[in-house]
Amino acid sequence: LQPLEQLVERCRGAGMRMTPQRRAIFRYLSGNSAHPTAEDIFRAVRRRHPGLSLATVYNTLETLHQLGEVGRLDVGGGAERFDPEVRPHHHFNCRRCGKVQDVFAELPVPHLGALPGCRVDSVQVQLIGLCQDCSRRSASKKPPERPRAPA
Amino acid sequence: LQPLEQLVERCRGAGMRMTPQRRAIFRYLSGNSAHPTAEDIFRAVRRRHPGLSLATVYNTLETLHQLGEVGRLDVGGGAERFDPEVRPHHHFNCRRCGKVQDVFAELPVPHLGALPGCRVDSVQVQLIGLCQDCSRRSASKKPPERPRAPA
DNA sequence: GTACCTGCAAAGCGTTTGCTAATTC
DNA sequence: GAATTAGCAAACGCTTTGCAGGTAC
Repeated sequence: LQPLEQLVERCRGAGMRMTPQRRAIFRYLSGNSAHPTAEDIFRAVRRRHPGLSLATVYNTLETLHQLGEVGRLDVGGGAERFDPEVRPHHHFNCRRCGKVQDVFAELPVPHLGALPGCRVDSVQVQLIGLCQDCSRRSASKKPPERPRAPA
Repeated sequence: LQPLEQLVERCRGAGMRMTPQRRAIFRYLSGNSAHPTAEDIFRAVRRRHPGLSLATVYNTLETLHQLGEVGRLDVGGGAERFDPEVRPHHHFNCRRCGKVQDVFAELPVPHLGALPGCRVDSVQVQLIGLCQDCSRRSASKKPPERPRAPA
């Protein structure tokens, strides 16, 4: 996701109108590395825009995705997550608290000899484990901050 | 997934009962590398067991998963997929026809210096591109065999 | 003024659950 | 005979859609 100013320009250039709701969603996403779900965004933005509807959130996210300004991310647990970071990267998913972190480590593209005739466009890597907080907390057995859905 | 005989033994050993429905689901999964959804399994097995219900399919799959006999796989597109292949491997997902293939190529585990304090348990890699059939068919522009859900 | 957009509600899809009757052991 | 399991249906969570009125341009 670009900085707000440039993003607004880009959207206008793409023919879309700048409503307060969209601007608020843009602002919420900007620099947000928590990989929020549509529901997360909805709840947060609604605090300042009480009339906001979830459908608008989905619409806006879909548009931003088509513009290539946000990534969509499915780490299981039901809801899709949205990621303003569009540079190529991977994700670390904590299986205890459900938190998702960006991972910018370089990953060599796999040996493709195993896939004769296929054309590989992209590689998505998901690391699963315990995040810093949770692996530290393991000893004291405190409950998770945001438990991941059971499946 | 183990061969049928051993699997039945294993399940009995784990205290579960061997109903015809379960046996049929086992047989359908055995050696099935198409990564079927619960619905796929349901439709196929119901042909021989007309009374079968979708809930039973989910129950059986959940049990098999807990026994470590099938993997669960979420490549987007809505439905979860089930994979009788439990050896460590990765997946290639065709973005045109939605087909999912197993990839046994060795993939180097990413450099974990970028995640200080985290404990990484497993790595899931998903390759996205065009499968053999679809990249061959690209020229002739035939419709996809099983279009992937739009998101 | 016009096209796009919002909000609402309802539908859609995949999945889970509660209950009763049937079955496996 | 006892406890697990199947089937059914209804509920659930996330997402999409149809249509009204409202709003940015």
